[in-house]
Amino acid sequence: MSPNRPGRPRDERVDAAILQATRVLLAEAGYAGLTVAAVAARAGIGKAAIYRRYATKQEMVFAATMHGAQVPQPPDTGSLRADLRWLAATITGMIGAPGVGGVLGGLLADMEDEAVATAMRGFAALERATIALILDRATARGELPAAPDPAFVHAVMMGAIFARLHVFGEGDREGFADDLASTVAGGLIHPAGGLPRQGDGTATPG
Amino acid sequence: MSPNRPGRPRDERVDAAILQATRVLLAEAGYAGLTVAAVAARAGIGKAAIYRRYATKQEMVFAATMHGAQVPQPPDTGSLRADLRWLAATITGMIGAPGVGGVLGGLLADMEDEAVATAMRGFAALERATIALILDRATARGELPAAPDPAFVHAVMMGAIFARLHVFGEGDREGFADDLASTVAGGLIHPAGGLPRQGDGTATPG
Amino acid sequence: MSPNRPGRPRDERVDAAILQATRVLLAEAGYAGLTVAAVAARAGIGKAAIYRRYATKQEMVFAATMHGAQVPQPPDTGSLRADLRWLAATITGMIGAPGVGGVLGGLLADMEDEAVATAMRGFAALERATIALILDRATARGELPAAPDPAFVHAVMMGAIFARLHVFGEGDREGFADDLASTVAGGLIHPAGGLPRQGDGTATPG
Amino acid sequence: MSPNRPGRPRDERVDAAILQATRVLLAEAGYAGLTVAAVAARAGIGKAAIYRRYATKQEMVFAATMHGAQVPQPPDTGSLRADLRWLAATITGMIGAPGVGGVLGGLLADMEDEAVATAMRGFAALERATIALILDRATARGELPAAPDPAFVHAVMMGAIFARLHVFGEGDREGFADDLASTVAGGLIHPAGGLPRQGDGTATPG
DNA sequence: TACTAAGCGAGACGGTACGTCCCGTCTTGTT
DNA sequence: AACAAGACGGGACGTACCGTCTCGCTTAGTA
Repeated sequence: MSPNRPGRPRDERVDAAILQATRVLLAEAGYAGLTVAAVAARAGIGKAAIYRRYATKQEMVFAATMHGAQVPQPPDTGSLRADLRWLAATITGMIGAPGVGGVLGGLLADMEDEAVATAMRGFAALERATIALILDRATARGELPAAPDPAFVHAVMMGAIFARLHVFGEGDREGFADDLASTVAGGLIHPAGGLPRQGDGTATPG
Repeated sequence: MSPNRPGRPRDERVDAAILQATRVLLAEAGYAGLTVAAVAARAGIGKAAIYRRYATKQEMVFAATMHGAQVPQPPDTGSLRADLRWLAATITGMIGAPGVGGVLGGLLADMEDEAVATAMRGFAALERATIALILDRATARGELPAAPDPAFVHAVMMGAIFARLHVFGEGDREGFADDLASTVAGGLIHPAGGLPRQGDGTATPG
Repeated sequence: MSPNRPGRPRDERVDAAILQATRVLLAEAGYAGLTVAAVAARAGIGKAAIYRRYATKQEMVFAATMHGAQVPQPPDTGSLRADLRWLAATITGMIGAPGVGGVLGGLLADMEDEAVATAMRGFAALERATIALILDRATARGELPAAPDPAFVHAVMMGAIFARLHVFGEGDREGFADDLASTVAGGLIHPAGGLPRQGDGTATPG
Repeated sequence: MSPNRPGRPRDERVDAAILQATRVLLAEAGYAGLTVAAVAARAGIGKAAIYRRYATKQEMVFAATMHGAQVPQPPDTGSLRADLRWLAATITGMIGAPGVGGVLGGLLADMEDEAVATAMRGFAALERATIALILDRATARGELPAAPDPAFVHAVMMGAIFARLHVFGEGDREGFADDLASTVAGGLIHPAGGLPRQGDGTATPG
């Protein structure tokens, strides 16, 4: 931690080699087929160098796949629907790669590890900030009477994409992102029977 | 398979004991803590009896948690929103139990096993029939000009619920199902910018 | 047991098929590679038909390899040495086949099974009667002052042959039987330092 | 192998613990009742530590019971008969313990494993050197005209003892070693009908 | 220049689960 | 009641992986 602590400093090439080897092997063998020993061998390092950095295999995988995956700033397209369209494409780009389903699944299975769960939540918060920005813009623009809960929109957008790609194993059908953006935007603007807004319980007339 | 094949027939009580013990131990120890040997011990049977039925631990878990989980008939509530509200509650009831996230995640991680993937898809088809019924009713009722793709609605509904509960680890917030039903129903009825219908590429005016 | 007991009588072809299949598979796979299921399959019968006849796999193997192996009458060659030479050749013929070492070893390893041990002893008694006959003849002939303990001679003759062939894995060297017969006969006739006779403790002067 | 190969070196205490635990459990449960898992548990180590050293259970047992069992130097008693008497007692001490029959039998049954067979032969060579020494002394002493084949004497001595104790299951009768030494010594000195010497085919007159 | 502290590759360690195999018994329907 | 077929409870096998722990060596900063 401290920059000048005694002893030999960590070798940054080792850090990079671990993450790189993890990604390569995830692509080759999938999450279930990934072993720490194989990562070490592929990276040309010892297992101890991995465990000095990550407490568990899951943390290593998380670091290699999620960590630092930053959400880009959304372009202000001028409409909620187009903004959500961009968001859908962005999320698809992040979690759409084959193998990601297995990785996320594996992390999910081990999410009883509180460490992994916390990291996952931290990553979610990043995406939410972006979503909040999109929703605030739409509200300012007058498309929405009040900003809905970003967590709700996040769950719908990301969940739908994840389910289609990785749960049902269906490819990225042309137009899915369009449909999703149109439906969610439409539903937020015209909720059937009223959609309670964040922080208030009143219904919004359709 | 055939009713009168030679030899001692499978003992149905063994089938039941395996599934029951699997469910109990999943609840007790979670997916990661589940052991085939423990299932056998709890069921009072031998490991061979399990492996005679399921090739891997994953298939056993799938059978115990997914297989035969039949989707009930949707009540005709008279409105798409209320039907989707019922659907959201039903899905939540099916996948909302704590631990299911780990199970689904574990299955996902092993979904490179084509067997598990196929079984998953088969299960999805069941839910889709129910969704198609709901959408057809809404169309007949005049709420929707044409029935949307059930697979799309399925992905949105199930994905949103799964993401909220198991990816983000947020509890079943009061009103989440309401919001989801309102938003999706509203979005299907009034898609922003037009929503292509199944089998045609034309946009429907909002 | 009783000739006219009720029910279907045992099928003698099954008895033969079991023993035959056991011998074939012993030759093919050795004792360690022998399984009851394989014997049943090869014999075209069910496992139960085997266990109806033999309580354990060991008993089956014993029956297939040892049982009924009757020791032929020794020709009266006129000299102890020649009689023992014949005995050595006979024993070699009985236990010399490749694979017999493994069978005997396996039986030995399971000889804590009292049943197998008893059967083994019963078989030994047969050989001993033959040896006793040879020794009695030599005594009557005047070659020996008194008949030595047949068990002793049995152990020496059979043990030497077994050790050479199966413990040390040396082939049936030409002349080994000659040497053995000459040495044992010579030693019985001229024991160094005196050899106590059966039933008396006195030494016989050389 | 090489003294300075990389990595953590084998722990010699683990080697010792394995062999010790194997011997203890062989005495307690016999060869058939011996389990690798039980050895590991008793030794307080993991199964992998055993399989890192021995490819199979049989190799482990061999190492624990045979390997390094060194034959002591024979005292020069002054007579072949007394030397063989000492040899008989020594062999009895080595293979006479109850349970050794099962062990040797089990090893024999698995001797199709070439590894075990080779190891067995290596062990035999040790004993033979001792026997060769005894026979050479007797030859030098003038008791024998020429040294017989040590392998022959080895087979007779060891085979007789093994057969008596473990094949026929007879205890170590008082005097058996005496009889054996007297007979073999007498037979070597006065072979009936001539005993071909090592390397020549001529008969020695009695 | 030496000393100290930590990092490094390599791989052994205790532990645990896997999926396979076999034993000896039991349960079908058939002969 | 014996038969062929094969499922059953039980349990050992040998493999694989996890996360920890030594080895001997290297690489900095400190004295």
